[in-house]
This record gives sequence, C-alpha cells and structure tokens, in this order.
Amino acid sequence: MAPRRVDKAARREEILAAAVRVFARKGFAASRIDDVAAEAGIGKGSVYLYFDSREALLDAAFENMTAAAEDILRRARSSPGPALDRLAVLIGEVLRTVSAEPDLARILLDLWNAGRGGAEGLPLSMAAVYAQYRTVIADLLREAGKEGTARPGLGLAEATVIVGAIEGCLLQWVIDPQVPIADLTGPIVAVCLDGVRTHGRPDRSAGGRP
Amino acid sequence: MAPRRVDKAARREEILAAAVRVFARKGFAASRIDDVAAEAGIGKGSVYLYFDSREALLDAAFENMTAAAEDILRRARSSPGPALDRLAVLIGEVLRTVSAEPDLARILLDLWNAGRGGAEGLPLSMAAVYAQYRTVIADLLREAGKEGTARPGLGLAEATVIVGAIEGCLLQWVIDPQVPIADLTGPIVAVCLDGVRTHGRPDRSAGGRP
Amino acid sequence: MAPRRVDKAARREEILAAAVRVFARKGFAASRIDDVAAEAGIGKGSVYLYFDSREALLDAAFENMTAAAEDILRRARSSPGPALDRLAVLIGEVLRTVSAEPDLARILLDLWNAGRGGAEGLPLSMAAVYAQYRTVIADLLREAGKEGTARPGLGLAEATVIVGAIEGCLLQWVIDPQVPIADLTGPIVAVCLDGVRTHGRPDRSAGGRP
Amino acid sequence: MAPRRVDKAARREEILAAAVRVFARKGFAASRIDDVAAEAGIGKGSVYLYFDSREALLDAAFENMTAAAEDILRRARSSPGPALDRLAVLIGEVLRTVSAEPDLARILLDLWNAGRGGAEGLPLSMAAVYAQYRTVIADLLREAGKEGTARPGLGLAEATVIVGAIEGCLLQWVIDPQVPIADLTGPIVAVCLDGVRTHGRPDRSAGGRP
DNA sequence: CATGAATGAGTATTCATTCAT
DNA sequence: CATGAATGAATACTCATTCAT
Repeated sequence: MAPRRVDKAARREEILAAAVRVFARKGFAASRIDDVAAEAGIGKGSVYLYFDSREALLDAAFENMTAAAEDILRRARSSPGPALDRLAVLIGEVLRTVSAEPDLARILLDLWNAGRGGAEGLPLSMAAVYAQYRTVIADLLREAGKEGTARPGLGLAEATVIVGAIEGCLLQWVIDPQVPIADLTGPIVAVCLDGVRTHGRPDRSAGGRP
Repeated sequence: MAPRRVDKAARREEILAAAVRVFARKGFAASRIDDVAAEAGIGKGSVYLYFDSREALLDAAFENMTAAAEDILRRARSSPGPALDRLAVLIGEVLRTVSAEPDLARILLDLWNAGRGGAEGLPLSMAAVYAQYRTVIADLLREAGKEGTARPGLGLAEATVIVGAIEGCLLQWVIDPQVPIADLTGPIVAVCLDGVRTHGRPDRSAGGRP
Repeated sequence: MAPRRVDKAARREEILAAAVRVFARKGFAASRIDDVAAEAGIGKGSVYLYFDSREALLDAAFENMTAAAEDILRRARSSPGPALDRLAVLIGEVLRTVSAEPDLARILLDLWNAGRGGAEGLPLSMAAVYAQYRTVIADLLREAGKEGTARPGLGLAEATVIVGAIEGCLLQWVIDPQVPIADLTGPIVAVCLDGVRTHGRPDRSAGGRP
Repeated sequence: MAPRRVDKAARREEILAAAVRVFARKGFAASRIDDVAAEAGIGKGSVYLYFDSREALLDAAFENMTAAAEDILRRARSSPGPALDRLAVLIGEVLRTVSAEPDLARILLDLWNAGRGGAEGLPLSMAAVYAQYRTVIADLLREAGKEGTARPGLGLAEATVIVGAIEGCLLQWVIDPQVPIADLTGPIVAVCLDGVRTHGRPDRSAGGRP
C-alpha cells in the first residue's frame, strides 16, 4: 500500500538506459542480461519485471530512436521556410541528436541488424522508418523544385542518396569512432545540395572530349 | 603430389560460398555450422578441415569483400582520366559489384557488426577499409580541385560524405531489398557531384552537348 | 484479544480454498503462488503470512482430505449394523464426498504424487491413509465373515481390491471427467460384494423380495 | 562413413531406460536432464540427440506402456475361450507385466498426471487408453452375459469398476511398495468375479428387514 | 497486517568444436 | 580425408521467498 520509492516508469527508463550503455559497449549479440542488470545495479530477475525479454530491451531502444527520428521528420515537414533550408536543418538535427546520445546511436548497427532471420513479431521495422525518411526528403526536394531552388525532376532516387549520405556518415562513425560525426553537417549539406563540381561556367568535365 | 580430384582451395571456396549464401539468408548470428555444412552438401566436421571456426567463415567473406573493394580503389587511383570521371566510375563499380553478388553484399550488416565487443585478434578491420576508401576519394577530390573541375578546398570531410552516400544507399538496400540499388549510380553521381540546387548560370554539367 | 474482523483461521481457509481451486484447474506443478494469491484476491506476500511455503498449501489440502477420509472410516468402524451394509455405506460416502467437492478431489493426483523423490520431512503420508483404509475394510470383511454374510477367510488382500475399486474409479474420473463418478456407487457395491458371475442357485441378494 | 558402434535405436532405448529408472526413483517433476544423462553414462547434450525435450522422454515411456497395454487388450479381445476366463487372464497379465517392470510401472503416477494444465500437443491421452480398456472389458462382460456365465445387463459401469480394481491396486502399490502387487491377481479375480458375499442360499444381507 | 518489488538459485536447451572410426 | 556422434560450456528465463514500506 505504501507507494514504492521509484515509480515503475522511471525504473524502466533506468534499466533501458543501462541496457543501451551495455549494448553500445559490447554490441547486442554479446550483451548478457546479467551485464545489463549489473550495469543497472539490480538483480538479474528484476530486469524481467520491466521487460519481457532481452529482445524487448532492443525493441524499446528502437522505439526511442524511432520516436526521435519521427519528431525530426515531422518538424521538417511542417515547419515554415524554404524546403532546402528545412532539409539542411533536418540534416543538422539528425547529426546533433546522434552526437548528443552516442550510446543510443552506437546500437544503430544492432537495430539495422534486427528483424532479419526468421519471423519476429514486429520485425523492428527499420525498413519502414527509412521509407518514411525517404518520402519526407523526396517531398522536400519536389517542393524545392517548385520553389525554383532545386533542379526539377528530383524525387525518391535523390532522396535515397541524401538519406544515404546522412546514414552512411553515421555508419562510418559507428564503425570508427574517429570519424568526426559532429562536424559533418556542413559537408553533407554542401555536397548534397551544391555538389562538388565547380559552377558558374559551363562545366563539361563529365562529358567526353570535344 | 598430383592434385586431388577436388583440390583443397576449390573445396574451400565452395564451402565459403555456401556459408555466404546461408549468412545472406539468415544473418550470421542465426547461421549454424550445420546450416553451412548442409548448404555445402558436406558433413559438419568437414567444415573444420577448411576453416578454423565459425568466425573464420565470416573473416573469409570479409577478405573477399575487401579484396574486391581494394581492386576498385586501386583502379580509381591508378587509371587515367579526369579525377571526377574516375570517381563516377568508382561509384558505378561499387554498385555494380554489389548488385552482381547480392549474397555477398547482404552480409555487409554482419561485417559492419563484426569485431565489436571484446578483444578479437584482428577485429575484421572494417574501419581500415573505410579509412582507405575515404582517403582515395579525398585524393580524387583534391586532384579534381587542381584540375579545376571541383571546388577547391575539398578533402576528407567531403570524401566521408561521398562514401556515406554510397554505403548509405547500400545500407538502405540491405535493410529493404525494395530499394533499387542497381539504379542509384546515376542519382549518386548527380547529387554528390552536382548537388540538387539550381545554380546562377545554366549548368550543363549533367547534360549532353549543346 | 477481540477477534479481528476476519480472523486468522477464516482467512487461512479462504486462501486454502483458493489454492485448491487453482491446483484443481492447472495441477500443482503448474500452479504459481501468484495464481493462488490472485484467486484469493490478496497480495502474493500475504500467502506467506498463513502458509510457510507453496508446498504447505498442498500439505494443508492433504490434511483436509485426510480428515474427511478418517471421518468416513471412523463411522464405518463404529456405526451399528451388518458389516457389509456399513461397507456399502462407506463406498457411497466416499463417492458422495468426492462428488460434492470435485476441486478437492481433482488434486488427488497431486496428493498421490507428493512425497516422492528426496527426503521430505513428513512426505504427505498417503501410504498411511491407504493402509488404514485397507485395515478398516479388512476388519469389516472379517466381521462379515463371522456374521456369515461374507465368505470366510477374507482379509487384507480383498480389502486392497475393494479400496482399489473405489480409488481406481476415482482415478479414472480424475483422468477423464466424463466418467460418471456419482453413478458408480451401485456398480461398485454390486461388483465387489456380489461379483459378476452367475451362481449355481438363484442369487437374489441384489434384488427385491420374491 | 564408418558405421557407429551402437546403432541409434539401441542407444535411444538405453537412454529411455535410464530415464525411466530416474523417473521411477525421483518422480518426473524432480528429475533433471542431468540425472538422466548421468544415469545413462553420457553427456547431457547427448540426450538431446535422441529426444527433443525432457517431456519427450515421458512421452516415450508412455508409448511403451501404452503398447504393452494394447497388446494385452488385443489378446483379451481375440483369444478363444470363455469371456470370463479371458478377463481373468487379462487381469493376470496386467499385474504380471507391471511386476516385471516395476520401474516403468512406478512412473504411472507421472503418466496419470501428464497432459493436464495447458494445451500440450498430444496430451498423453491416458484418458483414451482407459476408455479403450473399459470398452474391452465391457464387451467381455456382455459376452459372458450371453454365455450365461455372468449376470445379464452388465456393461460400462461394471467395467469401470473392474478397471478401477486393477488400476486401484496398482495405485496403492505405486504409493506404497509394500503392497504385494504380484499376489493380487487371485483376490481381484475372486472379488470382482465372485464378490465377497456368501452364495448358495438366498442372501438377503443387503436388503431391508423382513 | 498487507503488499508487491526485488532477488538469485535453479534448469532446459543450444551449438561450436572435437575426435574416434 | 570425411564424418557425425558426443560433449559441456554458456545463457535466457522462471518463480518461490523475502522484506522494506
């Protein structure tokens, strides 16, 4: 009858945070429930009071990540301003979010990996997240096309490339923490929005010889 | 001294190919030695005549992939022609190689994931591969800068973005086979080299001859 | 000193009844303390205020069952009338008691099973109950022998058969609730007392008056 | 390629026999897979080469027992001779079989207990075995009725009692090994076939007073 | 008295690896 | 060389019991 000291939701978050730290350190596959419990400073059995299974911890981390991603996408879709500016903001936000919670980000590899091999209940639909991601950016590109700030005719293919640039930078950073993820917003925007080629004069570099 | 009917190296390759098919189908974590043996049509114990451990199979797949990557990088570095053209060729070759061997490519996730958590001997230095990858592209960008075909001042950061665009597209395809990886060479080249923005003066770089 | 609203003994009985319902439903092995607490509408920890352990709940159910059995046996021993009549009454009472409390009866399997494997303190001496059961019936048979209503020379062996017939019918009913336990008093009496064979002379024992 | 020393079927039987010994000694619930492996003199994992699960060991024991029971029933049904003689033989065979393999018999309690609590695949249909058992005996009784050796009108109810007498004796012996199961064939036949009452004179002991 | 959160001992099962044939 | 039976270390998960509130 006496109220518990720590409320269930808070304790759940503590455990999840501990799990994320462990997963980030050793990878999901090599993380034992005991590791998570020890990191959280509780008994092994207590983890199961808050999560149904080891897998459920990864699912919960996925939910957190997805929620953050959807926030960013929602903002990109609904905020005012020129489309390309909003795209640049989106890129910056993704990188800033990730830099702010490196542990959460470092389990990206495990999230990417999840949902393969067999019929999971909800296969951690990373595919769905990325599909939405591409759709939003494709819409921004088309909008920018109408505004005259982007080349016309851009669509899903180019959105895939931009998503790829963002997530591919994250990938490199996850594999190799030396990669300065926090400093890449500018370069991504510069490369994807402006390309690397010189402009101003007709540029025939990609063509054959005259 | 006469070569056995099936020589050791060939048998090894057969087993490795079987392993790659299995890994591609179920993921490395869910792949059992029995699965590999069955796929190769041999006894379970025989796998160990050619590979030291389950992990060694993944290592070997990594070597294959690395070898292919180094070929492509070597060619980009040493072939003649304008730097940006060679970059475009590189991008095309990566995507073509990957599309040609989807099984090998689909274990990318496992390769990215490998070598984390614990002190492995040589932890599948994916980081080294990508570092080299970035270096080669950064060199191409600097060279293009000198040629006047690329903006000056480009370097590692922009190379990271381009590597990201390529690998990020692969990532999306690995997660979701619907992504039309074979059709993305053009968009990657277009976006990374020319950007998506309209430019002050008519920019004909992507087009044919006037 | 004034009795609590719900006195301890009554609460204990409530919990025991709940436990018996749960055991009857799922079997002792599959019954969790939480199930019992939920069935009793109390907190899990409270069960331990009234019972020392999960096992103690089964012990208590055993005591209840034993008490009922001993009542019946006592009555058979001490009530007046011809021995075989008292035996017929005993059979009827066992079956009626069991039919009246199907839940208590359905845990018979668990009671029979209890006390095996390892050195329990007092291993639920079902063996003792049945030994007493046999003794009482053997005495009745000997008494009937002296009365001239039963064949002479009957004893423990025949008592074992009669106990077997009774408990064997219960067994069949416990295994298969379709067995009409309530209707078996007559047949048990008829078979055990009169046998199934025809006899040389008209045997009217089971019939009415000529 | 070299043939294994012990063929799979024989090894399977060895393990099953070991399991039956262990189950007989400690009961199924208290028997650990390690106990079975130790009793069989093999490694724990090897048990799983021959049986899918701990439960499967009990299932296999059940099959053995069922097969023996069906043999006996088949013989009782199809052998020649007066029905009641065949019934007496049946009773003798059940008791002899059980006495011959006390370990197998002593797990009867676990078999009776199995298949409760939850939806098992094939719930160890002990109920079906007993139903068949009753049917066969009821048929014998009806046949004996036609032969004039048994009272007419006997049927399922009386068969239930006879099955009860047999299995109830086994039950008592399982609970208390002191019960001389091997010596009970005679008494069961005597009691069930001839009853305990005196015959020859009109016996009114069960009736009211004149 | 009552509670239910916390605990950790206990176990079935899996699977990489070995090695006798 | 090839095999697959045997092994046992490793691990997720359960649940009776305790105890702080």
